Amino acid sequence: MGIEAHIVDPKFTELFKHTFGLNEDEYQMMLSCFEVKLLNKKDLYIKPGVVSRHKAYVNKGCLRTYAIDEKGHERILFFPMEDWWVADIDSYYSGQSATNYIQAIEDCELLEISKENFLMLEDKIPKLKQWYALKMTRRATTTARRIEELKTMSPRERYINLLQKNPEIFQRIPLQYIASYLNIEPQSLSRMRKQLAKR
Amino acid sequence: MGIEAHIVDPKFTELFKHTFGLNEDEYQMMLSCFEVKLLNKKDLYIKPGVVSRHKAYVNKGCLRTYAIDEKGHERILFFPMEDWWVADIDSYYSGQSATNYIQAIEDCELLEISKENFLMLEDKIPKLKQWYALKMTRRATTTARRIEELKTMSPRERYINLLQKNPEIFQRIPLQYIASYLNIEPQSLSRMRKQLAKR
DNA sequence: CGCGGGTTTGATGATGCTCAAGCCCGGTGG
DNA sequence: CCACCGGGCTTGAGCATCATCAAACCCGCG
Repeated sequence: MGIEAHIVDPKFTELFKHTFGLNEDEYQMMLSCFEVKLLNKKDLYIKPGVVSRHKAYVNKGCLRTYAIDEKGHERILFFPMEDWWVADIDSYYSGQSATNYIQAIEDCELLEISKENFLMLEDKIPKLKQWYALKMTRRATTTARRIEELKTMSPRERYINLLQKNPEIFQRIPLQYIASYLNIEPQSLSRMRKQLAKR
Repeated sequence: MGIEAHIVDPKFTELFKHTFGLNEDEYQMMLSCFEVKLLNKKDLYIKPGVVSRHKAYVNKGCLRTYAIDEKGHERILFFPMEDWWVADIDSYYSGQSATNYIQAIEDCELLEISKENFLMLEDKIPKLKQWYALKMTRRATTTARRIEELKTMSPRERYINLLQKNPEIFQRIPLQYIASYLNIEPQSLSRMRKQLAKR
């Protein structure tokens, strides 16, 4: 079965056909640069040490990017989901050392592309380059703000803040992962939830 | 009595005669630019709103620079002492809004100079300009580090850290002020002290 | 001597971590 | 079909840290 079989989510084709204004031929050319990569829940897409020559567009599903801290504790950095890019290069953008893992939280469909092909595409489709660059700078600023929040806000404030700004993720992401993301113990998060629910 | 009567501390003359290499005539010229300003304990040198056309070299004594936060609480930013410069301009270098007070903690002897005279002196004595600039950049970096510490370290860690890095100030500065500087309640600081003394 | 500011002490409460146990629920094998 | 298992969430008990409100203490100075 061809690649199209998997691309049920309209985002990707939408993106290229409308946002970037490709005609059918160009679209096919572009598609041929990608390869579908399916991940089962808990599969690792990236593990530290292994150098990957690819990045991938998340077409479906949701993952977690995490690192292991000094004490061997997992620290979740973000939750890539539809319309994110995942790659080794995350370590570059996050300023973290290259010891990051990326693991599927749900069954995922990634559209993988080699660095060479991506460069080539960027070259042919200037809008793609801009769009990607914008995505990355946005991610960098959100990450910076998150680090700032971790320093300045109390656990409870961080939880309430996330609840207001990203309520969606509570629908998909297990609490234990959200706890790690907020740097709160799962038990404490559970208690905050209960306590704040009393209104 | 002339200005010399007050300049008992060798630092100031040392500074100009040796570090900046002035001869006697030049030294006298330089001296004539300054005016001694004596402060009694608790006197305010700077209060917010009042625009000052001067800055002052702290020849003797020690002061506190503080601001009032949203809740009307005093927050001490630093403790200018011998060989510091104090001025309105602190607000500029600290990045704080211009709502800072500077108050004498001990009786102080300041050597005050108008902005015009200082510019003139800087012009005549290039080394002075460099020296002053260096002082200010150092202050900026220490302040930045302090802000970072306030965010990342626990109250206890901040206390221990200060104890190691600036033990001198515990000899001159009342505990309540140190507490404010560390953003700790005086009672808590007192208890930490007691507890850590048990070793 | 007594006053007053600075420091200490006491009691209490909030927050969030840790260790431990319990609960709930979906999947699996018998 | 049901009993069991395991993972994820919740709950319980205890503890450390610090803030807050209050009171006591200490000491130099008028």
